[in-house]
Amino acid sequence: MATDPDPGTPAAPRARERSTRQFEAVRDELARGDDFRSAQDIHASLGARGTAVGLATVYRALQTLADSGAADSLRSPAGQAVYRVCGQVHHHHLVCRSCGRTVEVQGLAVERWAEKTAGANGFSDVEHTVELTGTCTPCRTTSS
Amino acid sequence: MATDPDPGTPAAPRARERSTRQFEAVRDELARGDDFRSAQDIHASLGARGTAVGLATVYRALQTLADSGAADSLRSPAGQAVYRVCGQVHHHHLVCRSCGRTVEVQGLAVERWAEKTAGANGFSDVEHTVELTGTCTPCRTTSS
DNA sequence: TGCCATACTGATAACGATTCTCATTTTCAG
DNA sequence: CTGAAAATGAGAATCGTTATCAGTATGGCA
Repeated sequence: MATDPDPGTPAAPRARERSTRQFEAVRDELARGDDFRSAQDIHASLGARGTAVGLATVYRALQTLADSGAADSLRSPAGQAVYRVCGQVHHHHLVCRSCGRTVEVQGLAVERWAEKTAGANGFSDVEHTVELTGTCTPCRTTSS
Repeated sequence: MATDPDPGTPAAPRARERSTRQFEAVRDELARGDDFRSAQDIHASLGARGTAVGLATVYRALQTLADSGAADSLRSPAGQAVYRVCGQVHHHHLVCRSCGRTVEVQGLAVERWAEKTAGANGFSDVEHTVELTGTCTPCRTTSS
């Protein structure tokens, strides 16, 4: 092997250095709506719009976006990764388990709790992930 | 094709009618811990324990359990479906991003916030997932 | 402006998780 | 005990996602 020339930045393969039509296309398509969309979906929409972009490239672009914080990603109950453009404001998601409708929520309470709890256990530089899942009003009345 | 003889119950294949060693084994294995576990994991544990159960059967049992409300299920960030017996003491995890050390934490504050936030948005039957990631004291002093 | 190293793309193979198929085994009512 | 039907399990089939790798295009530089 004798791998690892390791110039000093061991694990940072995620930094776009050139701008391309394809990457912009994916970014734009994602920004076109504010809902969570799957890679396959984006790929299809792009194709339908005439701006064909390879599926692999869509996956890469989406990952890069999520990685740089420009997009949020999570797993749909069906098991697909879904992405959405993300505002700068830190927030969490409240997702309907039935229709998938998503609401952005914020909570000073959680933020504080996270800080406090972590600190109390000797942890620093805390990040947190919070997912709320429930049934929204329309779905509740419909299905029962 | 002339398909669909349709005897009258088109979509209700989810009702266990006979009890079997395999189903019990899966149920027990899941109950043995109170964490979320993947089907593959359960299958492996079962095998290691000498109580071999087919992978397909594990998947079926887990689905049936989740379906009947005896288990909770969600998708891990890795994209796997994970299951947990319902009715355990609810807690969250504080994980060190460096050494992987995990601390179980509880927080009335989050629980309340989750309830309140969901309710305010018209959601009911709320579940929540919280993950805290940070750097623990030993790791902080070591690496810097 | 033209050249070149190399980042990016895209078709396709590889992969891992989950579901489906179907022959065989097991359960349970009579 | 017997038979019909449920349940199992090994392996094939799916499906979403990632890895490969040769070809293309971008941006720095002469």
